[in-house]
Amino acid sequence: MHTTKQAHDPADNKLLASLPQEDYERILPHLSPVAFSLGEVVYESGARMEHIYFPTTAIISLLYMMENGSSAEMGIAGKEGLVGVALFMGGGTMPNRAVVQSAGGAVRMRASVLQDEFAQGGAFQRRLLRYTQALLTQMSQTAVCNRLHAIEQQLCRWLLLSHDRLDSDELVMTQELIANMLGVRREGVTAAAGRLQEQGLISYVRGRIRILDRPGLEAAVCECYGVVKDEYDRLLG
Amino acid sequence: MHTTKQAHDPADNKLLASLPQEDYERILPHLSPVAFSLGEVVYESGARMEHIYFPTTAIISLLYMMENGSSAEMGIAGKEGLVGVALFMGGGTMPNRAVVQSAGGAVRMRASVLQDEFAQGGAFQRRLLRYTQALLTQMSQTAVCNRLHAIEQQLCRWLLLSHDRLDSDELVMTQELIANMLGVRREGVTAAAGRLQEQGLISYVRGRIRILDRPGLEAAVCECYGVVKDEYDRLLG
DNA sequence: CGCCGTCCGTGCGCTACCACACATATGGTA
DNA sequence: TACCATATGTGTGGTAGCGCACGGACGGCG
Repeated sequence: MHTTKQAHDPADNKLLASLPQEDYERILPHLSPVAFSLGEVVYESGARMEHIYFPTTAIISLLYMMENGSSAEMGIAGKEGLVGVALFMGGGTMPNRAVVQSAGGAVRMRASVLQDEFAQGGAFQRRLLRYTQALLTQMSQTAVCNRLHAIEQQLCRWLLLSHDRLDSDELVMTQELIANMLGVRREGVTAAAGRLQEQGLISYVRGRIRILDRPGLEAAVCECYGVVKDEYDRLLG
Repeated sequence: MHTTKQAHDPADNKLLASLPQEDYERILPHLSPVAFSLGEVVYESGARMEHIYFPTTAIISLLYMMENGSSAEMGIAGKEGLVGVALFMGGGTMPNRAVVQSAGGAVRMRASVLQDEFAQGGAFQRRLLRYTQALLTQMSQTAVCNRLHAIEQQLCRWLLLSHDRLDSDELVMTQELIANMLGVRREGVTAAAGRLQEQGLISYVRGRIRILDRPGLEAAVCECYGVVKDEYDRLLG
């Protein structure tokens, strides 16, 4: 991880950008840019965090790692939100790992500064809590989706959630990694992705997936995507 | 739902009981007792809530209802916590339904009073936020468990989570209802419960399940139960 | 006592997904 | 250009859970 000058404007993070001018300007001096590369671990399960991260162009996955080595994604955060809710919720740690799913930038704030700001109880606190509620919905809907829906629908959900957090139509992501996120076999992803490609919804070669027909994907996805999207829009929009 | 005098002491709710004397006494006059019967809906998906509920002996399930009528549980709350995080998290509503899974009592507080108390930022606020983080872990672990574990293990998890929230070894619950909670077929529950009964871990007849060998259940459950339990103990203990 | 609604057990065929094995294709690098 | 690591495609066989159908058993109630 590098702290670099050429990283992005904090206002590229929508949660920060939605703050009233006064709050934004007070917080700004406490934000420092960070560049994340693909696969980097932002925080480890159970580890105390020094910073809260507000992605600008990066996408971060929240993964649970099973004792036997398999894994599953429980949530995803990008420019709409933040990584590190445990810092203001009071627990300090979470029993999962945060991994960079799409390389890019973020800005970060020291834990102690965050906690002081949170304790002020103003607009910033309200944004952080509303975001956490949105995350709660995302995680619970992931639970439902894992129980009731087929891999192909879940892949659509995952592609759309990622696409929402990118400015590009191209995702740099192998089927192997997607399988780890979805908690399924790589072959299962191959099969589902093949069907989506046949239908002309996506195309892919060697770790580069292109979204060709977003409305088509939205027609193929299960209701879970809409529930989560609507709740994010309602709470943060 | 009845508001009744013979319901339980607010201190039977462990979250309230853990408050400093001063806070507890300030809050006490704003709590009124409520009795819940099995199957009662505490709040409906998307509905604005008037009260936050602190169960004393009741157990409440948080369920997502699919468009096609099937359902799955995303979380469970009992005397260790509360129902209605959306009231202080800022969203006001949640896209799920809260249903009484085990009849019993609770105390409730008006939303406006709760919000005033929360804004004070003291011990009560800290307890509410830490509980919400614990709920976050429960929901995310449910997502993982739904993806990766067999019905039998999930049934063990569900039985243990319920048992933790009861003072009795007997659960009043049909296999049909458990199937709705776990998001599986009733026959699947019959098969799994039959195996647990053969092993002498539980016994059941017509909607009454008795926990016979709790250590045995703990040996049969997946790691998800332990992760959630430990996190509740850490955050609320 | 006899009836009936509720709850639980079981069988059958089916599908989705798994585990493992291996073939093929691609793109970077020597 | 040849090579090689990585990414994707495919086949075989096994299993968990599904949908459906029906049988049996318990227990409350007239």
